[in-house]
Amino acid sequence: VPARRVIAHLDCDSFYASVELLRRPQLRGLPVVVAGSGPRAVVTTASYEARRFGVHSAMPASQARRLCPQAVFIAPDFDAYRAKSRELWAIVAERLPCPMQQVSLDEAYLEVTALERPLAALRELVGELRERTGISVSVGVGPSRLVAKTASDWRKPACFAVLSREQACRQFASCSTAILQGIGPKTARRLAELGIETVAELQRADEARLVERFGERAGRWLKARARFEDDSPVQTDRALKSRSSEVTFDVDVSEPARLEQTLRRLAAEVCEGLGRRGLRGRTIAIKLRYDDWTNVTRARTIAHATREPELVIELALALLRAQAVARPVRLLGVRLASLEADDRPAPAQLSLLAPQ
DNA sequence: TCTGGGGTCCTTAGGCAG
DNA sequence: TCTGCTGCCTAAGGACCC
Repeated sequence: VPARRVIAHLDCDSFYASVELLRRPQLRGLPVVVAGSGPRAVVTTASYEARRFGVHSAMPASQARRLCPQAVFIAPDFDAYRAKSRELWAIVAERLPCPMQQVSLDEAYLEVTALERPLAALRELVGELRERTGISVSVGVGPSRLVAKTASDWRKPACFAVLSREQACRQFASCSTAILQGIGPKTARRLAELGIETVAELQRADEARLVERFGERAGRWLKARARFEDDSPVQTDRALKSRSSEVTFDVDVSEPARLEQTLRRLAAEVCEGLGRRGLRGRTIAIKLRYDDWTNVTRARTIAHATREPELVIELALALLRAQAVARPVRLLGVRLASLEADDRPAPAQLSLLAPQ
């Protein structure tokens, strides 16, 4: 690990909405909201015009409609977003010979430490991406993923922000602790209960007090976060850990037959997805969300990895039937984990032969 | 008028083996 | 033989991310 790293975070500006605008240029300048159409849909992405009305992602679509009735609502088309994403990151890989970790369709970290003039190369790359893909990208650069990530979010859209750790500490001192990646609403609220609202307050916080409240590991980690201390590496090849399918019903469901029918479909979808990737799983899990938003998961691990729909359906149904469904069900899901690649030999004999 | 779907990682707890 | 310690695995729940 080099003593000093240079890491860039590239973040596409309102990516899904931007892809839709490329297909429908006549909508440019209008508020655009990408969201499902059902009664329980949420906003996936809002264009910056729509954000001015207070619309943001993860907001119920019904609420977005009230805030901005004149917005153009578009149903998400993930095939299109995946295609555009592949195109864009292929250009990045082609132009910059450096380790890249794609973290979602629209975001990636680049380890640009070894490049000769990283900032110039990144600026050139952003221009080329805009020209060739029509997508605007925000860039943050810093000594860690955390600084780079925070910087890229700082003056979105179309920003290019370079910060040292110390500059980040000063720049975001008065911000809420929730701007730090990894600190979500729950943790921010628990910190606030300790009188810690801002990044600066967390920087100065008594570590013993944090450890007492959050545990050894998390306590130290929170303080390090506020000081923008982060040595996590840019990981280029991360294996898929699980695959799942879930559905929220438009109206809560109580009939067992309907739940079982849905479970069969979800299990088959998961198996198909694993088949496309040449994977099988040993752990079969189901997930239930009741009308009161309590979640229940039940899982079973079997001896040999599978993606046989018949077997997965049978095991998922057994888990569902063993769980007394007491309330109306809002969401049902199926997940396969403990994934193994197809070509991997069965390890049954190995455990007998290997010492220890 | 409430709150999607796809994931990852962490924590806790219990069983089990050395 | 009993007990403690440790490591590993599985299960369940929860926080967080885009």
